[in-house]
Amino acid sequence: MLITQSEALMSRPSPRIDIAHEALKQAILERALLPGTKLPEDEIGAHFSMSRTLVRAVLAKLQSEGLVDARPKRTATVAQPTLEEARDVFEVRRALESEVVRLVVKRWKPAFGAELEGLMREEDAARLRHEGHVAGRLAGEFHIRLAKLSGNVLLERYMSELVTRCSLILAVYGAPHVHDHTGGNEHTEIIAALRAGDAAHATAIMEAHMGDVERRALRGADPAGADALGDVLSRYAGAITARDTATPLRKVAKRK
Amino acid sequence: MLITQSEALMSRPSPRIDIAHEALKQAILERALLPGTKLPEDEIGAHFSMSRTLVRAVLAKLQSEGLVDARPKRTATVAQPTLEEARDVFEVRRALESEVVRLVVKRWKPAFGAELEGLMREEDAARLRHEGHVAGRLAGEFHIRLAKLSGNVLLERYMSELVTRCSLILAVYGAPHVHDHTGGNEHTEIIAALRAGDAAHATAIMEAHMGDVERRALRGADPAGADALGDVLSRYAGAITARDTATPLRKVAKRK
DNA sequence: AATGCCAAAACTGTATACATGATCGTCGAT
DNA sequence: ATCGACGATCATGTATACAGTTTTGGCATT
Repeated sequence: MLITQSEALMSRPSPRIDIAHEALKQAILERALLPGTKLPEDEIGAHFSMSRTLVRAVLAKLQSEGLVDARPKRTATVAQPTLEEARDVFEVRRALESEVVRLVVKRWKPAFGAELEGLMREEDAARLRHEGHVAGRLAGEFHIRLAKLSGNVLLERYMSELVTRCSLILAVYGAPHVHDHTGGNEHTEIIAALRAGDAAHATAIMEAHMGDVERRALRGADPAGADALGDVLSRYAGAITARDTATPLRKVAKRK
Repeated sequence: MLITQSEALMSRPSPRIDIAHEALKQAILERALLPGTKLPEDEIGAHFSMSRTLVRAVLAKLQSEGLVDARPKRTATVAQPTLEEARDVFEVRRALESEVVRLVVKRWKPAFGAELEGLMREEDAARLRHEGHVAGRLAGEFHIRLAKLSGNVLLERYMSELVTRCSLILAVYGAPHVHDHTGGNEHTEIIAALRAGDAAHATAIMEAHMGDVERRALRGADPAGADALGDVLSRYAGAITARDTATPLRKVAKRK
């Protein structure tokens, strides 16, 4: 249930590559590895006992997902999405979420409702246990599952990537305990709207939800009209903090 | 102008990798390499005088773009998109093209019109010269350029990938000379609609255009209600043709 | 104390080697 | 003549070596 079963079939995934990929992904999304942290191929390889060849493949994949920055001849680092990039991601996501809703309404079956509700309840349970990371992951799962119900495999793949990117943005810009909000789960309304079968209304609900998520994610970051300089400086501050923290991965590395 | 300048900045692109990537991409899209053709790492490496290490990176990239199929322990092949996959691609593309139009209308500047018209005229010129491949490429360029005008870098990236995938679909399912149609360029109407500034109308035009493109691309392929078997068989026919044609790449290889 | 410079250390870029698993043709049995 | 098993060949999976570039830390200079 933790592994993305979709990828297991396609792609060129030696299992070992997937393990490292998933582990790093988790670590980054849970902020165990802060943005800017260096990710040297040797060290990662040592941890997962694989050669640089494989590590390289892992990093390439993470880069294509936007989780790591990698410029030629330079050590890869955990990505630090720009505010602008963040807004771009949400913009695309909003568009595709709408499309998902339209398609799901069109092919709606009662079983869908049960499936989504089950997932939602898991999320709520995790939140009650104050397991923020788990709740966050499940919230993402919900949207990916919804995309799968659209019946469009490519759409599911894209949504999956977008959700991941959003999670990183949330980790970078969001308040520390974003996932611990009390009050009703917003996904309830989405399910209700889907059941109602009114496509226009359902997309409206989804757009509203996306608005909430984005607002929550970018809270604290300058609201709208910030100048480029302030943006740059604040990002550098983050980078320095992360960089000072230590030589890359060391915490994990020398756990002896 | 032939190189996608967007990728030059990001990613992890040793120039040599990009060269091979671009070459293979072109070859596949122009049907110089037919779907199903095997792409052994050794042979490709020999052609571009690079080691399998680099070839592997190239193939991985092509795979992520949907241009090659690569299953573990099996020689990679030129992709043969399913009809279902094809429809998925167009579905996602339609959704994102609409979003692009909305955004471009919102940030419209007169210079945009000139830029798009220039590109369009190049396309027409190529078509008059009966250079189908060039015209096709430029038609794709048009949509990518439009996406760039949206100001959303991620959206541009996605659109770029979707256009590529559509080109492959066109190459596989479309009639041999799809790009040689006479009569007005449909892109004219799009530009006009954008100039008018009416978002709703402009998206409607774009949707219509996408409908046309999809219809043109999937013409000949069973129109709607085909059973899976017929689908499979027709695809096998194509595959066998391609496979018989020769040992992989040979045409390109021994062009002496 | 701050600035620049240089050598050592740290990493990446790429090729190559070796092991293992697929593929294809041939040969024997039915 | 067809079908099925077996081995040679081909191609991939992964590790490792070596070359070249960037980064780092210290030392001399201002």
